[in-house]
Amino acid sequence: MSDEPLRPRRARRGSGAVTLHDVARLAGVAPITASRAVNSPDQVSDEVRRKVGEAIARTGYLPNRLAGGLASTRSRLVAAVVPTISGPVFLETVQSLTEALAERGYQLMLGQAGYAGNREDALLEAIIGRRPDGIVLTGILHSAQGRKRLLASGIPVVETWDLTPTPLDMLVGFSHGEVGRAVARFLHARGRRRLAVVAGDDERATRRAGALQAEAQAMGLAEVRAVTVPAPTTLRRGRTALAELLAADPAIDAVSCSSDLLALGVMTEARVQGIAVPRQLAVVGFGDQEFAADLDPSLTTVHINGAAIGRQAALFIIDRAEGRTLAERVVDIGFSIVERASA
Amino acid sequence: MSDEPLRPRRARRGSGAVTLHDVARLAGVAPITASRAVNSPDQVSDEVRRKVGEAIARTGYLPNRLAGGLASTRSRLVAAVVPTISGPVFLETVQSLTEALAERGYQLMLGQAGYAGNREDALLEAIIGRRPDGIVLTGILHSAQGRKRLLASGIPVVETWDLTPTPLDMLVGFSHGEVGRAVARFLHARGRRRLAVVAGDDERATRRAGALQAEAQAMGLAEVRAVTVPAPTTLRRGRTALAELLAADPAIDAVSCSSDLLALGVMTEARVQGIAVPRQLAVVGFGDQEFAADLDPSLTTVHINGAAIGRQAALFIIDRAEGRTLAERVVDIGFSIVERASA
DNA sequence: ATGAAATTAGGTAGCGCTACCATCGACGCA
DNA sequence: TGCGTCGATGGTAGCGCTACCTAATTTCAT
Repeated sequence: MSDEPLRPRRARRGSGAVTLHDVARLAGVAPITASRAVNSPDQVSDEVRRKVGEAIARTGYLPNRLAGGLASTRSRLVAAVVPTISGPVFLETVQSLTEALAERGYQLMLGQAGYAGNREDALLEAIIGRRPDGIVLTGILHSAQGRKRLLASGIPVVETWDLTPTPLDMLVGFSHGEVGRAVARFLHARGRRRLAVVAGDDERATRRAGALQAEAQAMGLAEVRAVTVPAPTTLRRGRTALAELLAADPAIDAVSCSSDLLALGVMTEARVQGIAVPRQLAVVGFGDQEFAADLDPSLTTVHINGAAIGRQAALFIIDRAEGRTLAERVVDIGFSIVERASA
Repeated sequence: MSDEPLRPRRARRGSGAVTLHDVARLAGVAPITASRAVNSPDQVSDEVRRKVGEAIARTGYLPNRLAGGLASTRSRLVAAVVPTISGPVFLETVQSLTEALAERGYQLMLGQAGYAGNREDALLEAIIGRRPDGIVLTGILHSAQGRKRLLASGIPVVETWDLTPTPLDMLVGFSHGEVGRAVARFLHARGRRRLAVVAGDDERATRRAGALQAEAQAMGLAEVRAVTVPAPTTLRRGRTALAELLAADPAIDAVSCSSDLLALGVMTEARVQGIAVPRQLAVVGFGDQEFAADLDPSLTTVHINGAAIGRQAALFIIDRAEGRTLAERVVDIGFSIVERASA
C-alpha cells in the first residue's frame, strides 16, 4: 500500500475546486495550520503565513463558506425580510445593510414576504434552513407561528422601522405615534386648521394617522378626514385620494400622506384641479425620498434615516455573531420634519 | 459496550437543532431513508413516508441546507449582482427573480457592486465562496479579472438588461441600440426636429443616446445635443440638465431621457421655466416606472418588462441547476414605446 | 536551573447531509 | 428451478471545513 495515494483526480464527487487541503499540501503544512493562516493569521509564524499565502495565490483558492459554516455553525449569512422591495421605503435600509455586512464579510439573503403575509411561513422555513447568523425584519411579521418559529430557532433577530413595546429580540426604529403627533403640531403651527390624512393600509401608517387625528382633536381642530389606500402606495392612489377628499370637503387646507409618492400624487392632482400648493393646500410627505427636495414646489416631508437603520441592524447582528454582549438592544433612531415649500 | 450509546446530549459542538438522524431514529428507519422520504418521496413506500412525516411534525425538523449543499454541491442559493438597488431600474427584476426562485426552493443572495466597480472583486469572492447554483448579473461587470474568475468558478451566469455580442454564458435582455433608434424615429414621426438627449453616464445609456443621435442624423435632423449626468440618475439632475440644454439652445423641441426620474426632472424644470409640455417640448422617459402613467402630463416612455427578465433569468438558472440542457441561451425580451401625453 | 506560561503546529473527530454501491426480497420469464 | 430485473432499504464514505485537544518548542519569571 502506498502511503500517499497520489490523489487519483476523482471527480465522482465534490466540485473539483481547490480545497484548503490542496493549499496545505502545496505549502507543506497541515490543513488545520493552513486554516489558521487564513482565518487568524496572527496565530501562525511569518514563515507559515508566507508559504500559505503563496500557495493560495498559485492555486486561486477560494474558501468554501458552506463547509466553513457547517463546521463552525457560523454561516456569515444574514437574512433580510421585507414586504416587497419595490416599495422604495426600505430600499435605503436594505442597501446600507448589505454594504455594512459586506464590509465585515457577511452576505445578505433577501426574502420578500408580500404584503398579505401568506408567504411568510414558507419564507421563514427557507431562511432558517440556511442557518443565517441573523435575521433582519422590516415590516411586520404577521403570523404568530412565524414568531414562535423564529424564537425557537435561536437566531438573532432585529426588527426595524418601528418601536414596538415587546420586541422579539433587538430593535431599531422610531415612534410612529410621535411622527403623527409632530406632523399635527407642525401643521397647526403653520396656521392650518382643516387637516386630512392619506395613508396606506399598513399597520404603522395607520398608527401615524391615528396619532395625528388624536393630536389634532386635542388641539381643538376640526375632525381630521382620513382616506386609506391599499399598500403599496403609489402616485395614482395619491391622486384619487385627494379627489375623494375634496369631493367630501372642499375646504381642507392640509394633507398629510404616508409616503412621498402619495404626496406627489396629491400635488399632481391639486395642480390638475387648479388648487395652489401650498397657498390653498399644504402637503406633507413621509420618507424624504431623494426626489422630494427637487419637486415643484419642493416637498415638506418626514425624514427617516433609513441608512442608519440598516447600519445599526448590521452592527447588532455582527456583534451578536461575534459573541459580544450588547449594552442596549433597542435603538430609537428618531425622525425629523424637513421644512420645504409644500407646507 | 452498549449498542446504543444513549446520545449523551453533547452540546459541545453543533447547533443542538433537530437533525435528520433524530427524525430517522424516531421514525425507525435509516437516515438515508429519511432523507429520501423528504427529498424524493416517490422513492419510498407509503408506510415510510407516513412515519417520517409524523416524526418531522413531532420534532419540528428543519433541514440544514448548508449541510445539504455541501454534500450535494447544490446550495440552492442564487446570487444577484446589481450596481445598487436604490436606483429603481432593477428593482422589478430583483423582485420577480426573488419570487420565481423562492417558488422553487431557491434563495437569493444580494450583492451590490457599486457604480464605480471597485468593490467587484471582493464581492465576487464573497459570492463564489458561498457556492451559489447561479449568478445573475445586472449591469456591467467591469473588471476583466472578475469575468475570468467567474468563468473559472464554473457557476452558471446570466447576464441581464443587455444583449451583448459575446455573452459569458446565458443572457436575457434587449438591444439598447434599437431603443435609441426607435425613440429617434418616434419623435421624428411626431414632427419633432430639434432633439436633445439627457443620459446617465453608464455604458448602456450612452449606447442608447449614441444610437438616437446616429438615427437622427440619418433622417437628416439637426445635430442632437446631449448632456451626460452622473449615475445614478435623479430628478435634480434632470432639472439641471434641461436648464443646461435650454441655455445652449432654446429652440430644442424634444428631450429623450435615460430614466423616468430624469424625465420627471425635465418636466418639472420645464414647468418652472414656463415651457409647455408637450406643446413646446416633448419629453420621453425610459423604464416606465409605476408613476409614469399618472404624472401630469402623463409620461411617454420606453417600457422594459423587468419582471419578465427576472423570471427568465430564474428559469435559466434553475434549468441548469437541475441538469436540463437549454435549447437557447440568449433571450431578447424586447421593449415598447408607451405613448402617453408628454410626447 | 526550573517550572509555568506562552507560542506554534498537528491529529482527530466531527458539523448534517447525500452520492454511490450493496443488499434483499418479490416478481416475471424461460 | 434458475436467472435476470426491479423496487425498496440500508451502509459506507465522504463534501470541505473547523472545534477541541495534545505535543513540541520557546520564553520568561523565579
